[in-house]
Amino acid sequence: MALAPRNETESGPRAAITHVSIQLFGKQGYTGTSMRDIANAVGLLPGSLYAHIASKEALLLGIVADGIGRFIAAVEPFVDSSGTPVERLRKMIGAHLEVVADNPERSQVVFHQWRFLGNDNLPEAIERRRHYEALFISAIEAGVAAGEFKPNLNRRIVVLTILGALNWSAEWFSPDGKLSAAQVGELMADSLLTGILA
Amino acid sequence: MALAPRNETESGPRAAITHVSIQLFGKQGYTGTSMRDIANAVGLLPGSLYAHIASKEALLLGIVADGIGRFIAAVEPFVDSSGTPVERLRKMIGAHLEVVADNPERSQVVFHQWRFLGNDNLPEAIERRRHYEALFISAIEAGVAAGEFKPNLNRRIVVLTILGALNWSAEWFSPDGKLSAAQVGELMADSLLTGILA
DNA sequence: CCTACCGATCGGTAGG
DNA sequence: CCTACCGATCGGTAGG
Repeated sequence: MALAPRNETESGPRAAITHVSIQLFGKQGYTGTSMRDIANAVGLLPGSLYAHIASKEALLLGIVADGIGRFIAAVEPFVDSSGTPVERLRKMIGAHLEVVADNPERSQVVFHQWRFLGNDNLPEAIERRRHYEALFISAIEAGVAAGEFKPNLNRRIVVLTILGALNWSAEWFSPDGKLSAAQVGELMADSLLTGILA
Repeated sequence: MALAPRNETESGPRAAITHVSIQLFGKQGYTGTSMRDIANAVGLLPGSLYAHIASKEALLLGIVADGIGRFIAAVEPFVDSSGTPVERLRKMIGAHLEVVADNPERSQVVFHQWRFLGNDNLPEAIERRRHYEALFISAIEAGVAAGEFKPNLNRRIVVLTILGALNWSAEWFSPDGKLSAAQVGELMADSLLTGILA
């Protein structure tokens, strides 16, 4: 029997542990969160956590791997979708921002806590991040080739500029704010694509 | 006698402790760095550190406060300098990136480790960060008022987009790379001001 | 700046 | 999932 697929509404102790760990790792960092913090938040005694998870690092790995997977799953379909390069990049930006906004704390873990993975898991996490960046580089190159983007763009710098702007939103996006993720996505896509000059 | 001004080339045990702490806090995070890590890196026994510093948090406070001060000192002079709003914003972007590139690890501490300051020091750090953002909001408003920037920009989102792109450079900028901080600054300013559309 | 040490907390486990 | 506990490590200190 295959592993059951995980989804957002999964319940049970394992899901509860993951849920509170995302919040705590996101706010306090991995090294700033103790297993006792997690146990208290989920209503267990510290040792009882190990009936559900193998280790603190396995918990981090699950969150990071799943998180990277969400970004890839949301954005990758648009790389080769129909539409012009501009339209496709706009959709990629919007999709990325939706994933960030869906859970800013989880996004913070994906962006900043992967460093604490051990040698067994770090290389794959880095490789998947690199793959993700390559999706955007590919999108930029398609736009340059089509003549829609400036011909002399430094692809790497452009992608890091775009992803930096998008990723920083995990610091400030509020699900209770005036602007929805979609609205913020459009505003940021406008700025990044057309600039701010009149 | 006033406190001696600190500068980059200051020597002595206190400066050595600060220097290695910046590197360790930047790479491993504040909570992921022990006083024993710092002591080993600087060649002292753990307890000996307290002949030079009051506490781990005082060490963090010194790094964060000095770091924010560097950004303000580098950027603030350009807010009301001569030149058009576009020229001024370009200089602010360049100055910010120079500070990041001068010491990416220190910048990471300023961007991400301030959260671990206690209630005595956290409010001022937050206020100084807010003040810094306000410099950029002011610069955007000046450009809109002068008709150089798009009239309907969401100032807050634009500033967060710009600062996000700039701050992310602490993740990837290498002093040994092909591009200097000034070159990266120009490329990013181009992207942010004029966009990527042909 | 070292010697020697403090109480508290860490991630994790055996046995039930 | 609890009881009871392990050795290791934590930030920090008294006394010199």
